[in-house]
Amino acid sequence: MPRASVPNPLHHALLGLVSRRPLSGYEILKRFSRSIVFFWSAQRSQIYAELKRMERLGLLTSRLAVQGGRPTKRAYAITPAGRAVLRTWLDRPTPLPPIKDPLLLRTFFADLLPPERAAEYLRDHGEAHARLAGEFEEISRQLERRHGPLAATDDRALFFGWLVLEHGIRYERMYADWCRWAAGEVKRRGRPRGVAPSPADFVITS
Amino acid sequence: MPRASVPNPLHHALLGLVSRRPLSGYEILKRFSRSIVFFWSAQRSQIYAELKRMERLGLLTSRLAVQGGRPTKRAYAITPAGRAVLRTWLDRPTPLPPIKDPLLLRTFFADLLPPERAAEYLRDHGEAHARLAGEFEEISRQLERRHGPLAATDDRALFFGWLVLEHGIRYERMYADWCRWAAGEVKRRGRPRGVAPSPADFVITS
DNA sequence: TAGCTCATGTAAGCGGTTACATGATTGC
DNA sequence: GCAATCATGTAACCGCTTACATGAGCTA
Repeated sequence: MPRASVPNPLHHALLGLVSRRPLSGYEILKRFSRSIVFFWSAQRSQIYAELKRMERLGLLTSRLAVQGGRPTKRAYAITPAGRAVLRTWLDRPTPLPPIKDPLLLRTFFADLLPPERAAEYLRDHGEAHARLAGEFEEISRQLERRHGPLAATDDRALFFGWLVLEHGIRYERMYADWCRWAAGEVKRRGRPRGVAPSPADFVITS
Repeated sequence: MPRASVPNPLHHALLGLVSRRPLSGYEILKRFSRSIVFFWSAQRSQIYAELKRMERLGLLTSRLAVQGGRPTKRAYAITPAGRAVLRTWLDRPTPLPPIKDPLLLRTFFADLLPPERAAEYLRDHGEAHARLAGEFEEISRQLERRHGPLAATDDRALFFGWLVLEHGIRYERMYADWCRWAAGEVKRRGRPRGVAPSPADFVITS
């Protein structure tokens, strides 16, 4: 059995999914794009490639499952080594996520743009986040209709999924609120007036 | 002059900084790590490497600035081509950021962990975010003390920096609140009881 | 017969991290 | 003398995206 080496973060997501029950790449893909993708983005091609790699590393095993009337699929199952990697990762502290937010970067340099333009894209962006918040809220309502109050559900996976979904709702609401607020501030302030600015020494922190 | 080709996202951050006034790699680094790094993470080595590349691409020019008593530094200035790239980017719509949050991924699979352990790391993580929120609030207070009410400042770069800083405060507060809330829900729910769960078909969305 | 869902991959290349590597000056 | 600050890079590697590539079966 090959040594597990250093697993990459996507490994954890895939191990977690497959640990629940054996899945084909396509089934993983569907589940992934309905839940995990909202907090851990990845492309289809990467998922297929990593599944292969994880099998080489001994984290997964696969067998071809011939189906009547449908294309043959490759079903992956977690190995003891894979389960060990998953457990170890779950038990170790998590680093704060490095943030890469193009809208904030753009806003930081929005002094190079007419204020109306900045206010406009902030408003637009806020609407996109508000829509997302609405979608997440709708999903949450659907789940409650189907499973009852999620805070007390017996399904532990569903319970933790609900916690993460709630994060999504709060995040999107916060972002939408900020966009509206920022657009308002930009509009209120209006066009530059008075003395010339001194951008030379500007930094956020002292 | 070489064609500008497709600029990578870090280019925009560096162009934005250098557009204010010519800066050496080291000066860029300091400014970057005091402001931009909070919403666009990057390593020192990448910054030096990209500056070189951007000069090859014709976005920046540099000259060696000999200083008395200090190491010679290389001062970068933006070129007209660089300014054009920056303007174009500022004027185009921004995509929603792909999210990669290891804590949410971990929480999604926290059903594989004892509930006490999950509650514990959620609490810890919440404290880290609360600390960050506090630091950002302190920076905001310092800026207001030095420059007066930021909503009305004449310095446009400072104004937009303040908007982005406010996003950081709201984000960290939201995250800290969610962690506390989630830790509470996990504790309240306690150890698994009753019927076995059915994780096989679990997905967040229908 | 056209479009959808099911089903699985490869290749090139880039954006980014980690580790390695060096050296001058200032202040305690 | 030692640590901190100032100052600048290179090399290896990997995680990930984008684009390319294929094909079966089901339904309107």
